[in-house]
Amino acid sequence: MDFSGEHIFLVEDDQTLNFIIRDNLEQNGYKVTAVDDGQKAIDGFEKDKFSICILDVMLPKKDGFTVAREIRKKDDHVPVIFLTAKSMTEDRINGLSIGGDDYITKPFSMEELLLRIKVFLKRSQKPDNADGPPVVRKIGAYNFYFENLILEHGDKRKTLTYKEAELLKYFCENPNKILSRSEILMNVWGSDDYYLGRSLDVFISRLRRYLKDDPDIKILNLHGIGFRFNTRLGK
Amino acid sequence: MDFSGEHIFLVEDDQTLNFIIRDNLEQNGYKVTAVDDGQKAIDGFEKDKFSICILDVMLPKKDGFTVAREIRKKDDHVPVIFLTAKSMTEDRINGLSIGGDDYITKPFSMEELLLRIKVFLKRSQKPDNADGPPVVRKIGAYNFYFENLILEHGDKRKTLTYKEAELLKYFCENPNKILSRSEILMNVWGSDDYYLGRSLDVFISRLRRYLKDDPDIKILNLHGIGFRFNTRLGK
DNA sequence: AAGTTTTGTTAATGAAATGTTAATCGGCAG
DNA sequence: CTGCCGATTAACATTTCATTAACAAAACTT
Repeated sequence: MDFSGEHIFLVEDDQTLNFIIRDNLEQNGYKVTAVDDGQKAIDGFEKDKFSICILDVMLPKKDGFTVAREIRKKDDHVPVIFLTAKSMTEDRINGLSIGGDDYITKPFSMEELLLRIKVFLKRSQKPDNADGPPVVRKIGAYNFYFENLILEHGDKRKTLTYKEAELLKYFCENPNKILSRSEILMNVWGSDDYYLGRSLDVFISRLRRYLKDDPDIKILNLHGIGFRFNTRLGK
Repeated sequence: MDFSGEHIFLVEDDQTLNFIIRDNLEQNGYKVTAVDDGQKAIDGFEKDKFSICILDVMLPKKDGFTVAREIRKKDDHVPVIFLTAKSMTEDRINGLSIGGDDYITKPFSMEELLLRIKVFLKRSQKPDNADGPPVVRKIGAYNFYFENLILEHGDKRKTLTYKEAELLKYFCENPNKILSRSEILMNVWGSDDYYLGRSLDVFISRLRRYLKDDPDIKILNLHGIGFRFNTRLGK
């Protein structure tokens, strides 16, 4: 797979689940270090460098939050995804999503977790692809430099936010094809709920505004289904 | 993807019925988790991920509505089919159909329930057949791209709604063959009553309009029986 | 032929989805 | 701490679409 260098730290006490997740991650080309309790987690985190951590919240010895705090002491940046039980109260869950961390409720499908991981890793990639020549995507009369977050039309340039650019890139990769809302949300946001859906609408509205100078480019809505990015992409 | 991976959550307190439904669903390749009271339902829903829930309305401990509300708290998306007694007042039943849920009145045939489930699951599948080449159905002079909801004639393109496309697909799958009204309704709508029948007529009328440019295509009515989709389908 | 049921068609309805702009909230740089 | 930025959430407007209604036409019944 594409992220083949990435190293994932997994902390899950349920042996079966631990194995399944680990196996799946490895199938997908990640390097995985897996432990099964909070103390081993804290010790283990010292020994290596990880791109992302997946922590069960319920753990023997030290719970996931404690582990996370320890991890934060050593590394401010590494993203943490908590595995939470569905029964967790909402306010505790809310506490998680602040601080750049995220959570996923059990049970979840492996596909969900993989997408979530992908979205996180993408975010921590270098925003500019440093070395190579800048990649330009031609969208009708526009030039889109994803790495530089620039959308160019004639001599007018607009700097996009990271998420705007992510969404536009996703559309560029799937032109003239119906994308369901949930597909877009899972691939760009990493998860899917009602409010993220409304957020998507806000972004769509903004992209349409940015792209309105070329009448051939259309982000078409298919009611109750999703969107289709109608365009001719230059080579 | 076929339905073999789909996991159904069944909540029914009548032991016999519980068994019958469960058995039938399993015969049809679904994975089933079945419980027999409201409390077990709420607990059980936590532990797994389901594609669809079937809830008896009359349950010991907590009734079906309460269970449904709990389920909604954990998962916005999963479709719920209620099993209701015939004696229920209409307004309570009406309450069900809002919110994307559906109901089926007891007694019902297993066939009915299976169709209903199929229709629901179909809806939640990805609307695009992943990355393969788009499937084109040739209907006389038309090209019909179900996955993209496009009906094409020469250079004229019409974007269909999801249900229009569903119905047209069903006709394409059964060309030159008598289809009873109830057969169509059960397969496309998932249920069959007087008003849905009128709805079908509205859709038929619309499809005829869309297809009127090729005189060889006819949606023929057989009075009191159903319809026949007369056409030559291209390869 | 008159009456009845079924079907065809168009319009009205109402719920849900989407579009849009503004308010909010947290993170972060200064 | 303060002010800015960007994403989310809220609030409200608008659109879409399946259903229902309403009425016309056709097909059967008697």
